[in-house]
Amino acid sequence: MDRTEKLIAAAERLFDRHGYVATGMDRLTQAAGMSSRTLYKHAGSKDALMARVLGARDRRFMRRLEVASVDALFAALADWIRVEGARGCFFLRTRAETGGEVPGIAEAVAAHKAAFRTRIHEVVAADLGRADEALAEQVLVLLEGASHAAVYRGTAAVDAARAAAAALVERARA
Amino acid sequence: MDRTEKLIAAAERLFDRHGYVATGMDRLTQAAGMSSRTLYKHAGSKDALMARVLGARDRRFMRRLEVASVDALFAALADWIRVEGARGCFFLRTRAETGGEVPGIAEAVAAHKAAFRTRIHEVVAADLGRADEALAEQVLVLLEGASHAAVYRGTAAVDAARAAAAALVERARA
DNA sequence: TGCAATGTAAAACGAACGTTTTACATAGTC
DNA sequence: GACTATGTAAAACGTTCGTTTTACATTGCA
Repeated sequence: MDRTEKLIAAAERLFDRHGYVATGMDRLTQAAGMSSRTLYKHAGSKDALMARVLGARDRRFMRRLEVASVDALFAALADWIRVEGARGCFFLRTRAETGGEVPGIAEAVAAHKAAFRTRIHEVVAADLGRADEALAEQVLVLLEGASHAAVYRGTAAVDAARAAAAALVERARA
Repeated sequence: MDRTEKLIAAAERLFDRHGYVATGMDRLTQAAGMSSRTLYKHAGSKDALMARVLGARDRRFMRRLEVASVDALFAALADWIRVEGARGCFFLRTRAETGGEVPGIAEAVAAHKAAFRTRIHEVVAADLGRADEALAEQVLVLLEGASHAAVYRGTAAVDAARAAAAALVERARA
């Protein structure tokens, strides 16, 4: 495992679990097992590190959404939450904490959400055999809702979203 | 307007718009138009102030959800977003920023979400003429999803959630 | 008139922050 | 065997934070 990869993995874990602002650089150096000098040589700054973390998480998350059906989207989310826990969307949380005012971070969040939306439209089209903008938007809302309701409702939120999506897909197919 | 009310209103605005950690006490004193000594006499601490803000927001938000139909829930959310903007659920954001580790804050968030869930179940039962746990959980996910998807999708997210809820209610009624 | 109560303005507190620098160690390369 | 790259450990930088304190003004009531 490369030094930079190790740093980014440790940073993602801490930022995700405790928040961006609440995570100090001393905790990062300790978790990454490197001196602050090395950390800054690799990452440049805390903001730049977070931008890289967002990029890494985007790739990791989007890889999970390479599926062919709407139902598999919710299965993928359930898996993700089972492994990562439910703390709400990391991208939206980060955007909120930085007020949308840190350039690299705001851009990474916007890019992720655009890719997320595109992927959902693709999956809906593949599942249905035709494009359905309205249904895709509903599936997006259900996925976003499941992510956030799971914070206090647990996996029941994902189950409910999954069942709702199944009903809406069935309806669109008829 | 009472001094404390003015303080809480100003604090809610700043915490909501810029985040809890990012909002310093100097900005709060300036926005509330009072000295830091008076602010601390009224609020006790920053954490306690946030707990009070959460209480005030809960009352304000829940008052809007005193409706009789599922569709009216989404109309109320659309109104709220039109006035307040879409930055994601203030309670979940605050909980995330404080890592769920600040007692007064974590409790206020949990209390709000419990009340929120109860209200949704009541409205679903009133609309349907009978209790429907599964539908209520789906409506909750749709409301939560609309709140968060609206951050980057705007009012289209609420429209989509509203249409999805209408379809699910119709289905439950048949 | 005098005494609490309540307020402001501003300095001061110690701690923590992101970041840089100093001083030194360890490898691998010409 | 000196040079360069790359690393650590730790002190130091200047700033900002939440909070407290000092010194003084205003007001309402006995």
